[in-house]
Amino acid sequence: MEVDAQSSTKGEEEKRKAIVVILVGAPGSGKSTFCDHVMRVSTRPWVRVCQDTIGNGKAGTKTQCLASAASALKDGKSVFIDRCNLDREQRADFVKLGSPQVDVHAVVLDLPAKLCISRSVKRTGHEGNLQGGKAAAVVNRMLQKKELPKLSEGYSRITFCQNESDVQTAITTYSALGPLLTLPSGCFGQKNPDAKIQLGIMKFLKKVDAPVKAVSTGHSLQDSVTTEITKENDSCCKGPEGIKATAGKEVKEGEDLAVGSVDGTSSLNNVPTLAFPSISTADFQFDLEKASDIIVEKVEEFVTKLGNARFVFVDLSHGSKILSLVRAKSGQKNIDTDKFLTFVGDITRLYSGGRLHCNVIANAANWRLKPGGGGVNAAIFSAAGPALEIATKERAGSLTPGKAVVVPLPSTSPLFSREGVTHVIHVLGPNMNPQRPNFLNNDYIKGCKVLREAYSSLFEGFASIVRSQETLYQKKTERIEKHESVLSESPVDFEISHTNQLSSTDQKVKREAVDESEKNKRCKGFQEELRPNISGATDGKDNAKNEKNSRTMSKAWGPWAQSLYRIAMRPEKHDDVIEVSDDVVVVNDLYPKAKCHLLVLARYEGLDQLPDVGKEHLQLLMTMHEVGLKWAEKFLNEDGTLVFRLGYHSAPSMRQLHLHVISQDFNSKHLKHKKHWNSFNSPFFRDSVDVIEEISNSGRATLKDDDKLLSMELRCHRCRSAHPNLPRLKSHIGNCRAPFPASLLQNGRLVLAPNKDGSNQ
DNA sequence: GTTCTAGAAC
DNA sequence: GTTCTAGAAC
Repeated sequence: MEVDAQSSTKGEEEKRKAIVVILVGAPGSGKSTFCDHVMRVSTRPWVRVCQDTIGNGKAGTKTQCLASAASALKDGKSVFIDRCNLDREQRADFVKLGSPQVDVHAVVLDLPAKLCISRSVKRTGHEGNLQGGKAAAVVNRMLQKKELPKLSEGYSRITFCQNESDVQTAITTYSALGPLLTLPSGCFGQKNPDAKIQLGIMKFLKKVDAPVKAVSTGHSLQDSVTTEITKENDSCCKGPEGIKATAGKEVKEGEDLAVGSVDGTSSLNNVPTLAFPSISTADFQFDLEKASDIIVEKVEEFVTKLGNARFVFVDLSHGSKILSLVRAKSGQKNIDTDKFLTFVGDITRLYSGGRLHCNVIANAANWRLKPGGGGVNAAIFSAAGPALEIATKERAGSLTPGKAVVVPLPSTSPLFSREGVTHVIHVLGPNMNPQRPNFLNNDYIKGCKVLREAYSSLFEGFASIVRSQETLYQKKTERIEKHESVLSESPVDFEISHTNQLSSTDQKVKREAVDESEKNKRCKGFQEELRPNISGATDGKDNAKNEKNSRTMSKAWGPWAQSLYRIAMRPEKHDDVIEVSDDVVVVNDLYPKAKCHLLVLARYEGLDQLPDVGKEHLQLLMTMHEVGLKWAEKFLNEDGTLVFRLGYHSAPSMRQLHLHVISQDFNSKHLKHKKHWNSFNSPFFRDSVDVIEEISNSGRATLKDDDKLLSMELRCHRCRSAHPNLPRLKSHIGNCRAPFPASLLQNGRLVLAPNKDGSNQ
């Protein structure tokens, strides 16, 4: 149908244009089958260049494929390049086969990972299960570095196939392509309206793949960034191994320092932290003794000013003199080791390379605030990508010595997504280097003054970030503390109607509940209301209640869905309750999906699920979060290897708003179904921190309650690898130690032990 | 939410 | 034959 006969006015050669079709797809995606089908019926002369078979039994090479393709084109034949071609670089040489006489197409077999895996497993099945497992690993690894082709790479046509029916269409299209015909140029099939399900999956995969991609490419980046810096700082670290070793050692040191740095109430890995390099001592040749005095002096000053914040002095080189000077002098001054630590490593890889989360990093900038110049400045601009340059330009055009500028880092920056850095503070120190313009000619009186100013500006900038976050936090906690009075003093809060329309009776019910500011009374009221039917298990009363509430509720709850509601209303009747307060009840999940899995239930009548939550419940949400966090931290004290996540199901099965507090091992016999997994590991699961933010901003939580989310393919929550079924996934997650995706590591979505040694990452 | 089970997938 | 999924009933 897309085949057009070329107009007869064109020249003979042009009519006989050959095509190179670069197939793009993982093992098992059906590339060879595609070629076979087309070649079986096509009237066009085709040659299939297959890297698997070109080596006559041995593994073929890319060069062999290129030579074979070129020779076929010479003979006027069209060519299928049958190899994975998943990344741009792999494809580039084949694209170069194009010429005015040769069109280059791509056919992308972008089928679900699960399908590719099961096919490749099948293919090697006769060689035993191990082979199959290996195939799965290979497919997963390849898919993780998948880059979909773009027309800009040099194709005249790209066909995307996202399911079997797309593949069939493409086969038909190419099969019908006779020697004198051409196909229209452009991209086809990327947005196939007939493949909604698949699109849904693709959308999700793209979203969750992003951080994985950042991490994996990060590994290759590491070399270049490291060597770049090594040149400048005559470091002993020569490669990723060096970094790993030194970072590991320092993390160990940091571990000691970090013990007890978390005071019960704060979220564990969430202490605002500034990582900063030594200012002016590298290229600007500031005296190291004097510089270290100033660093320690300024840190001491600001450590006391800033309560809940840490400073990390970072140097790339283990043998760095400035580092040992600072370490020694801060030790002499007895600076709180919880608040100030030194770290050997790459300041652009503190989290990914050293498991140290620093939300703010300082840059030893140049006055133009431009990339380049080597050292920390070059490394940070390079690691942060163009986003930092743009964001910097918006804030300031240049910097004078002694000054600093705070730049919020856009979330598009790899430093943000990979390392969790939210702000970069550029700071310019005094220049003592006679080789550089405007140097201070050994005037250390002025030099020291400017360097002090520089650190003051830097730390002040950091303090402003911390303060802005702290006031937000304090405001929240104050409101929690004043919960009762807030409720009784400002019933207006309760009248803000949210998305669901409340009937006047329901509003009245709510207001009455509020007016009785003594919450015991509030609960008692419910108890009385419930008393007659409690013994009767499932009965008409519950259903009557359902009906009554159905005016405000989007969902009718079956009798089996009432147990949490009952516990919330009458906790004293239930043995499995582990904490009760006026606002919440905490219970162990009856069917835990992980080693630790508990539920924080809201004790509000009519608050059945996330869609019922509005701005008037903000304090309640924060209380639930705090209680959940407290329990997570309690478990973490007992077992530091656990990692917790707190959140809500977009569309829960059980009535009564409940917050899941669940450890990320997912080691449980009760985790049986795909939907169990996906309900905790897809966007269906709404992180408590995000819900609070959304309710606070817009008064409603974003819901992702599409059923497709619960049936989409199974992916490891850490390495994002795909698995064909739940048992396989479970055996994988039992061993997977990959770091969590960056998106989970941000904003305190994951709750970790304070002194992680990386072994449980 | 779970359990049960038919039948698909392996 | 066994494993796994998914839909209905509860």
